[in-house]
Amino acid sequence: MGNQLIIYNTLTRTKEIFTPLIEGRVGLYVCGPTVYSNSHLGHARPNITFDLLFRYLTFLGYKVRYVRNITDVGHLEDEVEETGEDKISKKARLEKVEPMEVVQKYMNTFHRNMEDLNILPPSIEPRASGHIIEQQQMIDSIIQHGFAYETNGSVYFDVEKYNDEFKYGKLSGRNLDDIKTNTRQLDGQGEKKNSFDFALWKKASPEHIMRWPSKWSDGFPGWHLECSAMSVKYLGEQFDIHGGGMDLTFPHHECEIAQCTASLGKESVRYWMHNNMITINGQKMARSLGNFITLDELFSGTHEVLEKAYSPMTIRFFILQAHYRSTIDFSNEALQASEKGLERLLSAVDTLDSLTASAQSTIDINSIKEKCFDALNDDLNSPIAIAHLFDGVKMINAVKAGNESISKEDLADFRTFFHSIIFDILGLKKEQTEKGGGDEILSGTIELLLNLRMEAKTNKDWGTADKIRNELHSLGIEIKDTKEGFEWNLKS
RNA sequence: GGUCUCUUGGCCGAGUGGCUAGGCAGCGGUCUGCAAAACCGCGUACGGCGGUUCGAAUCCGCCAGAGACCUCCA
Repeated sequence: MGNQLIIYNTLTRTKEIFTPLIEGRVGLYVCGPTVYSNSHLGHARPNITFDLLFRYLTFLGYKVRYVRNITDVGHLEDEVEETGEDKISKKARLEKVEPMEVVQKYMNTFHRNMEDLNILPPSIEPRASGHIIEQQQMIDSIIQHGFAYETNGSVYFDVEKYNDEFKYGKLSGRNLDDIKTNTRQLDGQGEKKNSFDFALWKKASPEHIMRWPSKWSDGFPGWHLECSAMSVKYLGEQFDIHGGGMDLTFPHHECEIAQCTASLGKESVRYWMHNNMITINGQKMARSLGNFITLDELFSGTHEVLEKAYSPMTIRFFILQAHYRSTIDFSNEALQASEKGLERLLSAVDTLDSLTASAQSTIDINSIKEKCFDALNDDLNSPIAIAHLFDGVKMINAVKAGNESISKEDLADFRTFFHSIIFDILGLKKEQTEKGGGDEILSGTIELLLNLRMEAKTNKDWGTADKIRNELHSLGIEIKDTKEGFEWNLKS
């Protein structure tokens, strides 16, 4: 144990040793956002989780093809009601712009937010609207195999028929009989045989803006279809890992399995991975509860539940401090704890870089390295890995204080290890400080005052020295006295 | 109503039969003219009640509480 990556597979509900389909290569598909509004805190979780996976697999030497889609058509406000409007169309109608303007605007925001969080771009980022042909081909195939039917220009997946041959509900652990008795029966389902059938193609109503021609009607594809069509196109009929939020398990991922199985005769995905959800002060994040925080609001502190702004790296570190399959609760207190912890970790990296070697080591570097990688191998247990990094921080500080020593070889090794795990794998980075910020006059003035304070200190004029310190502090300038002199920062 | 999950010290969060993470806060100390910052040290927790066991936070049962999905959600 320890040197093999183990992944929890939602499909089997067990941890399994990860073995790729093709040696040395990994195909990874993750459900991306529907770009009809600003990216929110909820988007941070899966993207950071699977960014960690992507980075770690890459670190392990795999050649990874990471596909993450953009949903820019087909995601309805209400899948059950046939009057359900496409989310993007609706936004376009309300804002009186083209649907693709909506898509572009929020996709840009999403990309900017992801970059802020130091999330690597995927290898391929396909858009649903660019794969209408592929989706239509998949519908054809599903119809040919007898698992879909057409009504009034729309095509629906025949869940009951599929369930007779394959089992519908295996991923989410439910069976069709339960679904039958528990699904709300709604009026106006005339087109579907059963309420639990889902749309593969929807005929567009006259006022619907986003539409494409097809043999069935002028219309648009169903939401679940895009992921099936695009994952198969870019990763093959079978591929290694499919990820996404737990809330997508049913119905979205269940429907993906049904679609792929119905058209290909076999399941496509070998390992299903699901990240858990985020709560805020113990409550689910929802627009209706007023605790729906966008990433921009989080980074700028402009939301009433936030006491201050939290940097993207604080958010990233906070999310990595919990295991991806646990729920995680956001609160000001918890975020500020992470903020300080991260500072401590990153300053230890600087300390490590400045250490000088001794003839011999009195500390055990290898046990920390092993424990960190064991943790990551155990279903990406980043919180445990981070805990061991803090043990490393203690060692680093002890060496600096002269209580321990480190050999030249160990020091080089430790530096490499710390840099790769913190920066390459966990994807943390040092934030550029606001200091200066192009304002030469301000920084010059501050430096002048602080130099005057140094002179006052030299003359033991404590009154003047303290006055300068206190006045600057009340203006939001943090001053740290050091052996050599001083350091300062603008407090954010 | 159905299916499932969770309940850990002041806060956040790992662990999951004995070796009892980590961060933040708190307390004590080092440093400092004083402070701040930094660093070092300290803290024995697992909802309640039963049961299994030499031994349970960890397994089983019941009770209480919280949440998720079943409808769009990451």
